[in-house]
Amino acid sequence: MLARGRGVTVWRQIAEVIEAEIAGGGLVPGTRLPTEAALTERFGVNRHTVRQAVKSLVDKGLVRVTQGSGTYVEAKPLTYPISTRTRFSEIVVGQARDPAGRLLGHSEAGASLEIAEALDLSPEDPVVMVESAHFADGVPISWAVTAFPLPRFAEVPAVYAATGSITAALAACGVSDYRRASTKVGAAIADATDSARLEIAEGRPVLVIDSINVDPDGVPIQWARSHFCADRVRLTVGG
Amino acid sequence: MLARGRGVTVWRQIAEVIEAEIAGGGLVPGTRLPTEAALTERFGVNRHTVRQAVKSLVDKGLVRVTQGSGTYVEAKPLTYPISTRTRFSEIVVGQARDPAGRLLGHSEAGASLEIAEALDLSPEDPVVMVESAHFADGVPISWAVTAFPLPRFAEVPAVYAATGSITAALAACGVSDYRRASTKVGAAIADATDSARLEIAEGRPVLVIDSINVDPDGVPIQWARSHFCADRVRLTVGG
DNA sequence: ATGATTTGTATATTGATCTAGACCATTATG
DNA sequence: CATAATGGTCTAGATCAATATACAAATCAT
Repeated sequence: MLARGRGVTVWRQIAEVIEAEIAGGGLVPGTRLPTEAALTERFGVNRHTVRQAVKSLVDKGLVRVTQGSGTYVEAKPLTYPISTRTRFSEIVVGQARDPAGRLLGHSEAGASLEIAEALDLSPEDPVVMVESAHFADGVPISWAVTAFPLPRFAEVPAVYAATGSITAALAACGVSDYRRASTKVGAAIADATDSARLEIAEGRPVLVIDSINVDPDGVPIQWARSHFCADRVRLTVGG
Repeated sequence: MLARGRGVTVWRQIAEVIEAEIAGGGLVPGTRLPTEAALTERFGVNRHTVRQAVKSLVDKGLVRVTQGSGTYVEAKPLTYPISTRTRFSEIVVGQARDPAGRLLGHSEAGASLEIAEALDLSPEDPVVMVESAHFADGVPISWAVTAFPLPRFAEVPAVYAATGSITAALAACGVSDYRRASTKVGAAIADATDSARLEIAEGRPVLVIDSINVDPDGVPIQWARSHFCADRVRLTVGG
C-alpha cells in the first residue's frame, strides 16, 4: 500500500488515504478515527509517522484531536448564505443541525466612531454591547460583538441570555422583522480570543464579517462584528 | 512554485512539471530538454535534484539522456497491432513515422528443435538465420532473429540487406502474400545484446515475441523471435 | 585536434523523514 | 477514586532528501 522512495512521504500517503475515506463517506463526520495505535498497526509504520499524517489533517480542518479521547472527523462545513434576510438559527436548522447561541457578556457604553456611523448615531451616544457565541450541534461556529442603540434595545441582553436568539431579543423590543443592510467580509488569523471561543488553534483562518441590520423602516438597529471559524463555514454570497 | 515540507519531494515536483509539459505538447518528442544547468536555474535547486527528477523520467521512459549531448523527449510509443496481417513498415508509416530495417548478419544452419517444429521441418533441416534491427524515425524499435527454410528462401538475406524489408525479401522468393499464424508474447529484462541493439539501458523491459508466418497455402515460411523495446511500443492484440 | 558544453560520478554536509522507546497529561470508565 | 485508554512531548539514531564542490567522460562546434 505504501510506496517508499517514490517522492511522496509516508505520512502524506497515509493522510491521503484517510482523507479519501472521509471524502468517500467511509468516515462520517463526528465519528472517531481509529486510535493512533490502531493506525500504526494498520499502516505498519511508527506512531510518529501516523501523528504527522493526522497533524496534516488537523491543519486542513478535516479532523479534530482531543487528548485522552481520540481523533474525530469534523463536520462538513456549514453553508452560510449571506443575504438581506440572514437568520443564523434558520440557516443551521435548514442544514439539519442544532443551533444554539450563548451570551458571553454585555455592557453599556458610548458608541465608537465606527459604531456611531454604522448605526446613524453620534459618537458617544449610548449603546449596549453584546458578546455572544454561536454553535451548530454544539460546535462553535462563530462569535460576535454587536452593538444596539439605547434605550430602545435595553432588553436585548436579558432576552438573548434567556433564548439564545437575536431574533427573539429584537422581537421583545418591538422589532418583528429586520434585514441586513451592509456586509463586509474579511479574513484574519485566529488570536487567543478566537482560539478560546471557537475552540480552534491560534493561527487558523477566521472570517471577519461586519454587518449592519436595519428595521423595516430602514433604521439601523444592530451593528455586528462576527468571527467565523473558516474551517467550519462556507459563505455564499449571491448565487 | 515548489512546495517544500508538504510531503512531496522537490525532485518529484520538478518531474511532474516536466512530465506535464511533455504531455501538454509544450515539449515535442525529439526535442532536447533544457540542460541540467538551465533546469537548475529555472527551479532554483541543486543540480543533483534536477538529475533525480530527470532520472525518474528516464525510468518512466519519457526521456532519453545522452552524456555530453543532452536529454531528449522520447517519441510517443508506437502502437503495434498484432493481427494475421502485420507488416512493420505499414504500421510505422501508418503512424506518420519513417520505417527502416537493417541486416545485422545471417548464416545458414540446421534447424533447432524449436525452429523445426515451428516451420514444420525436421531437426537439422537447412535454414537461413537472419538477424535484423528495425527502426522508426531512426530510433530502434526492435531486433529479431528469424529463420527461413532452405533452399526456398536463399535469396532473403541479400534482398533484405538491399531493401530493409522482409516483405520485399519474401516477394523476391515468390511469396507475394503471407499471414501471421502464431504469436507468443513474453517479457524480459534487457541484456547486453538488447542494450546495444535497442540503445536502451540493461534492465529496461523488453517484449519478446515469437511468431510464425505462413504463405497463402498455410505453409510455414518464417519463424521469428523479436525483441521490442517496451518503452517505445504498445502492442495491441485484437480490439 | 582543440576547447567549450553537457552529462556522469564521487564525496561530504546539512536538514527532513522515519523509527524506537520512554514518560507525561488528559479523558473515559468502573 | 483508581485504573486503563488515548493523545502529547521528548530524546536518540538510522535513513532519505537536498545542497555544495570537484572532477571525469562524452559530445559538439570551430
